[in-house]
Order: sequence, then structure tokens, then C-alpha cells
Amino acid sequence: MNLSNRPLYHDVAERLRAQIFAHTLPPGSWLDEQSLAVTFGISRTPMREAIKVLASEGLVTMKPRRGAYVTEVERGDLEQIFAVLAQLEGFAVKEVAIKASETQLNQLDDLHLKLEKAAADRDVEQFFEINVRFHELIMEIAGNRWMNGVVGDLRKVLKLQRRDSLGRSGRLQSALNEHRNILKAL
Amino acid sequence: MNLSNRPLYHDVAERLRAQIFAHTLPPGSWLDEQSLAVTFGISRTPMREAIKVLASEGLVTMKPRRGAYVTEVERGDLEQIFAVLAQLEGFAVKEVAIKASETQLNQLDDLHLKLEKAAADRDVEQFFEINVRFHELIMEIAGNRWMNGVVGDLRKVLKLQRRDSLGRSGRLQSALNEHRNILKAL
DNA sequence: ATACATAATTATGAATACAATATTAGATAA
DNA sequence: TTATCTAATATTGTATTCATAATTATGTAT
Repeated sequence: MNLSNRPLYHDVAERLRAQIFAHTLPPGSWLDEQSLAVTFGISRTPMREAIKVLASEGLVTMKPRRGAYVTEVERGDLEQIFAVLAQLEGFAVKEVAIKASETQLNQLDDLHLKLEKAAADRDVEQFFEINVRFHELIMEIAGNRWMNGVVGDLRKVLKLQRRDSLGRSGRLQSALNEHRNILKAL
Repeated sequence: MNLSNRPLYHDVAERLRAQIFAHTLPPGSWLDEQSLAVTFGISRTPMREAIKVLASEGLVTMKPRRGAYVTEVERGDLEQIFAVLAQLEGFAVKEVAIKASETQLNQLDDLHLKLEKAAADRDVEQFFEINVRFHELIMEIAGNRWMNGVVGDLRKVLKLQRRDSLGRSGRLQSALNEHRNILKAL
């Protein structure tokens, strides 16, 4: 019956995550185990497991005996998270400089070109998309499994914001500059 | 009946964690939900929740349909984790330099003195103890909630090793030097 | 009318029961 | 004796049931 051999709560967690990112479940909203389980067509047990997964990622905050709520990230949290990410990105770039193969560097260059084009076209959607890929590729080349986990979780929390990091028009340009410097250094 | 109003799986997770650190459950060993639940005097449901908590911390690795196993950290994992921790510690120290009050700096100095003494006395046990407190205090002063979470989890994974980081005699001295430099800079 | 106490309801936390898959043991054939 | 197929067993995954705590609603008294 279950085509994917992954546990049920895994898929449900993914769908729930999507709903949270889409603000179908906005920050601060209460996660009703019962009704969520019904809408997903499962029982409360795996539903609760899925919720706990998101809690461990920081997307959901659990209050004992009072249920689970979509995490509300304060301005201060964002700054803290950005600070941590900046450190790790910096380290990752250093690693890339050491480890990256020629083809990998070309891949980065390629993505950056697409990024410049998206910026020139004012295609914000596209820019976001490629920008994520750029950063993910850096992390992948850096090849630090544990850093990947950490960065992945922190990025997820940032995604709680409707307009994350680059939303503000100014940051878009500075992101480009940043990338240029990175690539120049490599 | 339940004196602490914390959920059951929380306390159980803590006890299970202790067993793993004590190598009562050595790396690689299988976590039998059933028998663990019995020994803890609870049902499988909160037992599974506790196991998942440790899994999210990286202490336990779950294999679908095959159960949970105490994580085995390879040499490469250790290096990766140390690299990440080094970055974040470095950042934390910079933050401390900016934020720390006079009394906090004195606290750090105080700990460092105790550390020097423990080293002189060849009191490894004491040295470990104080060393942990030293690093925890730095993180606390840095005051980055999210970094704290990340660093805490990674340190837990390191503790899977019986003799973590400073076990090798050489590293003990270099740790001291590191601390001296940190304090000098502050 | 409002505040407080108590009862009814609802939701979370935990235990038990059930289903499905993986592992192991045993039997049979080469 | 060894390999393979099948049956038995054990274990994970999911659903259901039960217990307990929290919230809401209702009623009474001031």
C-alpha cells in the first residue's frame, strides 16, 4: 500500500513544512493534532511524530500540555541566525577554495552568471531560486556533513519569514557583490 | 502523579542520553524499543518519542523499518564537527570581546586560573569539568540563542567518544594556550 | 452585572491493540 | 553439506483507546 518505503510521519512532516512555508499555517498559529491528522488522512500518532520533527528543526515550538505552535521568529532571532550563517558560509567558502575541482568551480561560475542575468531581468523569483542553488552548491562542495545539517535547519527557520533575507531590494545587489568577491577569491 | 510537569519522553530522553554517554549503550548498538520501554517502566509510545529526540540531536541514527542505533562517529565526522565548532567558538569570542561586562570577564579569568591549576595538578577530571564550564560561559556571554543550540548539539555528538577532544595529552596544553590567547585578546 | 466557583468539554499525553514488514529458523532438494 | 524456499517469529509502524490536565461554559452569589 505504502509505495515509498519511508515512514509515514516523514512525508507528513514534509507536507506540513510546506504548509508552514506557504503561510497556510502562519507563525503563531496552533497546530491542531486532531484536525491535521484528519486532513492528512492519518492517525494522531504519526501526526504527532511529524510535528515533533518540525519542532526539532525549530519550525514549531511546543508548549507542554498546550500543544504545538508555528514558531514566531523575532527580529533578534533573524539577526542571530544570519550571524551564525555568515560565519559558516565564510568557512564553507574557504573550504571550497581548497577542495573544489575545476568543474565544480565552473558550475559555480555558471550559477553566478545566471544570477546576474536574473538580476538584470529583475526576475526576483528566478533570482531566489538560483541563489539558493548557489549557496547549496557551496555547502555541498565544502562537504561538511554536520555543517550542512546545521545550515539546512537554520535556513529552514529563515524561510518562516515570507520575505527572507533577500526580500529587501538592497540586499539583492549586495548578495551579487558578495558572490562576485567569492568567485574572484576562488 | 507526575511531579515534574515536563512530558515523560523528555525525562526518558535524558536518561537514555546518559546511558549512551556512559557507553552502557555503546556506539553502534541497537536500541530495542520494547526492552528499553520496560526498563524505563513506560510504554513504547513515549519511548519512541524519546529515541526520536536523540535522533534529532544526532546521537542516534534511525534506519527505516530497522530500528534505531547509537550513532557511530567516524574520524572524519570528528574533524568536521571540530571544524564547525572552531568557527563558531571563534565568532563567540569576538562577540564576547564586544559584549562582556567586567564581571563576566572576571568570571572567565577565574575559570582560566582554575584551569591552569588543574593542569598543574595533572587533575584531568577537574580539567575537563572546568574546561566545559569555560566554553559554556563564552557561549552564554555571546548570547546567540541559535548558535547555542547548534553548539550544544554538536558537543553532545562529540561526547559519544569516550575520550573526547582533550583526551590526548597534547591537546590539553594547546587548549590552555588557546584560552590564554583568548583572554589576552579580551 | 460581575466575579468566582464548579461542572462539562476539549486537547494533550500515554498505553494498548492491531497491521505490515523484516528477520530467523526449519525443511526440503540438489 | 549447502543452498533455497517457506513458515514462524519478532519488530517496527500505525491506529485506537484510555487517562489526565487545561480550557470553556454555566450557574450562583455578592
